[in-house]
Amino acid sequence: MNYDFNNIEAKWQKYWSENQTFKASNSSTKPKYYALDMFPYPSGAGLHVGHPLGYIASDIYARYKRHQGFNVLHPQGYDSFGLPAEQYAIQTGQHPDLTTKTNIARYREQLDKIGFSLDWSREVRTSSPEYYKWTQWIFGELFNSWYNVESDKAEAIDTLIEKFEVSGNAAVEAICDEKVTLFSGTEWNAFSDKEKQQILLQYRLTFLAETEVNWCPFLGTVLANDEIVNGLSERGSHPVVRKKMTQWSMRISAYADRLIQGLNGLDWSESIKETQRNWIGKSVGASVKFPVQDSKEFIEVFTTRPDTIFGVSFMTLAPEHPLVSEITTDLQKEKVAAYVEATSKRSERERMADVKTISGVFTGAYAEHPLSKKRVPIWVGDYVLASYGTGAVMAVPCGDQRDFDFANHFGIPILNIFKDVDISEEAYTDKTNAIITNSDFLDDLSAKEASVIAVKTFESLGCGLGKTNYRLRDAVFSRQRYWGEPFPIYYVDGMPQLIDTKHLPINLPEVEKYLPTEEGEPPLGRATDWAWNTVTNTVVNNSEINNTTIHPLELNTMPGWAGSSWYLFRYMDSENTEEFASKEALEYWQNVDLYVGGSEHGTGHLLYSRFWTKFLFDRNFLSVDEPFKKMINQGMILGTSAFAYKAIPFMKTGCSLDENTEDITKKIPLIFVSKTAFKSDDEFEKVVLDYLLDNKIIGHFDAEILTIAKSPVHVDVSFVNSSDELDTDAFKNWRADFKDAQFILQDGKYSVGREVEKMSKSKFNVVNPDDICNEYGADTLRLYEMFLGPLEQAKPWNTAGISGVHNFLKKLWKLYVGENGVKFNDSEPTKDNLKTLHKTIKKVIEDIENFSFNTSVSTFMICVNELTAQKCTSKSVLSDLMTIIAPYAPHIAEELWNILGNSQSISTASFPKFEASHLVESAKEYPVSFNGKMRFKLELPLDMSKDEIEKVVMAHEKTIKQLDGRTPKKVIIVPGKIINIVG
RNA sequence: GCUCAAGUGGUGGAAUUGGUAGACACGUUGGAUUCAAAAUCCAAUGCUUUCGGGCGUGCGGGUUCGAUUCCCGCCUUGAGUACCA
Repeated sequence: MNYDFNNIEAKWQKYWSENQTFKASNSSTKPKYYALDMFPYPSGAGLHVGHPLGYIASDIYARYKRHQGFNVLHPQGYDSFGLPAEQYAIQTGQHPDLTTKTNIARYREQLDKIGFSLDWSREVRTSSPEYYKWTQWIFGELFNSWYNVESDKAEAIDTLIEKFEVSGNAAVEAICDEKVTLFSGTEWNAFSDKEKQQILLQYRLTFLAETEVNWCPFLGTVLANDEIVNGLSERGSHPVVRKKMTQWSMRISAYADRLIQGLNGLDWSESIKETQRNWIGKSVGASVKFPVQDSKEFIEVFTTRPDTIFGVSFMTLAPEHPLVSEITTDLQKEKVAAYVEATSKRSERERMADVKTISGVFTGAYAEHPLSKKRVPIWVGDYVLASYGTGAVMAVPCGDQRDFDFANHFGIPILNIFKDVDISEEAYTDKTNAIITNSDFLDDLSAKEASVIAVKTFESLGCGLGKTNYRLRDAVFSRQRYWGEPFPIYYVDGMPQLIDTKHLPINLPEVEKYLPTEEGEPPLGRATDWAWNTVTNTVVNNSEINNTTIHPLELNTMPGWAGSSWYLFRYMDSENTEEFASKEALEYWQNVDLYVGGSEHGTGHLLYSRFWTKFLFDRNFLSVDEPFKKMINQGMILGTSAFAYKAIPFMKTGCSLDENTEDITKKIPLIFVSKTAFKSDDEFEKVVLDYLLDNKIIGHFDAEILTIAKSPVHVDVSFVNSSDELDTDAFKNWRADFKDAQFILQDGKYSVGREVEKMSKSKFNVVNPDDICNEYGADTLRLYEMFLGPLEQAKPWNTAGISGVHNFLKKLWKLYVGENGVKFNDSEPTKDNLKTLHKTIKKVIEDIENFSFNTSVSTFMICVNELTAQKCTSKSVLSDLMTIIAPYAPHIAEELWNILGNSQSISTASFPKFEASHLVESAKEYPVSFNGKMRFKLELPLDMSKDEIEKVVMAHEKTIKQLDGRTPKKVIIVPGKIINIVG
């Protein structure tokens, strides 16, 4: 009986599905464990071998936890709203829902082949109305909430209204819009309904505001900061410009500090925590007000160095700062206007790329230093960003390199406030060692002490206060797209109105085209039935809009991250129609114990998901305030591209043709040269010319005037075997223009060149997991992906090594089953059998706990090699071995478990206990080192004392030979470890 | 520029607490089996050598009886971030 993996795998996949082996129960006496993968966007390209890497890892862990007696929740679903399906719809007219469903079916088929222990009964799709009903509901809850700084949490908007009614907003401490006008309780009660709504909108956690957004003209939509990479859109790399638009925003900034603090309790990689800390960008300092001379205006600045207040030599405003036009003197007006005009023409990207050029202009105006009362010139400069802090800085050239460069460039006098520091060459930015001088009451203090006293002084004088600033901006939540969640919002007199939960979901309407309208409205502007009837509470035809009972609905849709911010909770109770998940389910499953996915979501999904979780926690919908307790970020699997080297002939310069000479390049066929046939470009040319001459394609005169260039061409990796040899016939049939290609071989073979690149269709280096499953089986794929190297490390896919893992499974099979039936019996295990087994158990448990799955596979190989050599026939040893291999190679494990005589699935068999007693040794083979270098080994009893060991070692003939008459200075003996002789 | 991670044979990688560097595989070479091939099995395989040894974990120092591991300085690669006041 051979290892027939195709039949075995199909059999057990069918068994698991029919018996719902991995269906998790929401009530159990077992402890719970929630293992989750980042759900995929179902793209049209299907899965390549890189996608399952993380899924295999989480599956091994989930299966291991089942063996350890846990009730495991291990679900999967689809992040099925998104741009590619919509772009495809624009091109083809096919409804994105249709494309999405086709892609999902393909994903499911591929996933099923790998044998994951997933509970598919809980599948979620963010694009299904049953799911997005609750995404709309969360939006509604955010709309109906405000952030109370006093209680440091989100509260229902009603509590805010109560406060307004009683005493207005003066005493309310909230995270809200910057410019809220003060009103009393009496005033509030006298406001019209519209006025009240306008004010509330400034406090809601999701709010409409005219903000400067990142507009991508090609995609026709706005993008969030995390969707932009190097000034271009993350998807498709299209240019992005700044534009003012009225958009929904999420007040994530209210949670900035809690999002940083929360990181401390998470078992995440330090690098991803650091990425989030940097993205949130907390800086502690002070805000200081500088009065502008001869004006009622103040310039407010933010500084992290209040200690340097007496070093302020000038001030700089961002060109976009609203005060620029007001304070500029008549004399400077023209210059300043020209400068502002010039900078506005440069894109954000240009300004970012060009950091070295120093530019700016004097406004002619002066501010008054709040402490020294000295006159401080006010400049405009584009090194100050309008979008950070207050858009203005107090420039301290002696302590800040940019201020220093600016001052020197324009010859502005520099005040030095650092004791015994030379600032003729560069600014002194060392905050820890600085001693302040020339600073009145701050003289002789350290920077740290001076900061505290400066802030206290500002506060007592009323010219400033201690302040913490964050880089994190509120997140734009509107997208001008079709394929996303509609907002549960309609507009009455321009004011947004929330549709009540009981009328949700608001289904995505049908449109005849997926493009924006001619008037520039989002695609939903094309829907004919997109109005809200407040009497029937239904969506009705636009023609019925009367602005009394029937109103227009919101035309934007939600961004991709809306649905993915809370999906982990939906899995807990995915079919609930009354709540996003029941209280009992949420209470039982809590949050995700293990989250596996790519680190590229560090500043997007993972931050938003934490934000929504904290919000739902504040409003008592959840009892946890973090979604993912432990996270593992798997590395990317890269493709190994293959190249054929095309010869491109052209005439040498000076040998141009006239009517009399023929174009000999036309005579030359399409030629590819084997990678092994040349080492340099010169040799490449020579090889090709020799070939052309040998085959009499050209004559010697032609060869004189020809030059041959080398051009690498991507070859589909499926035409190349593991020895880098190209199947030339398959290559010729691949593309019509290669039909008549000729090949220059080396040793009768055509070898391709290799290069590691990102796996992608366009590079023809995609390896499909289905193909690996068909050829070697899912268990081989699973083991091989783990065997490739550390999980978190990026690594190239190279099929060359897969035979080693496949051979291991064959050897494993042969350990249990021979040509004449089973090989095991009820014989007592030998000491060696038990030693091998328990050594393996110990190592594998350690490996799984450390997510070091690559070393587990090696351990299995060693174990099987040893048991084979020992001719192990013990059924108990072989049964235990099967259980520890089962998480990694579940199909073969089920089959052999069955052959071992078990009628139940192996999936809940208990994991063998490690017994240290089997590993106790009586002797140790000591390495004997001389000056730290191992020279020979010596077996000695472990209970031998240091003195005895020394006696035996020193008397040993090899020791005497090594010492060659010298007397050792020292002999170091660590019992059970090493012997080192020095001298 | 700043932050983080990493650098080990021909290749992927191992060495979890400072204690035998290169586990386990791939590849290569030789052999067995076979009419032959596939498959399978066995052996060798860091470099170098005058066959005594010598050298070896990016480079240069240091601590130590002993360093891939700890410390200092530098180089290279990858990732994130960037006029953040």
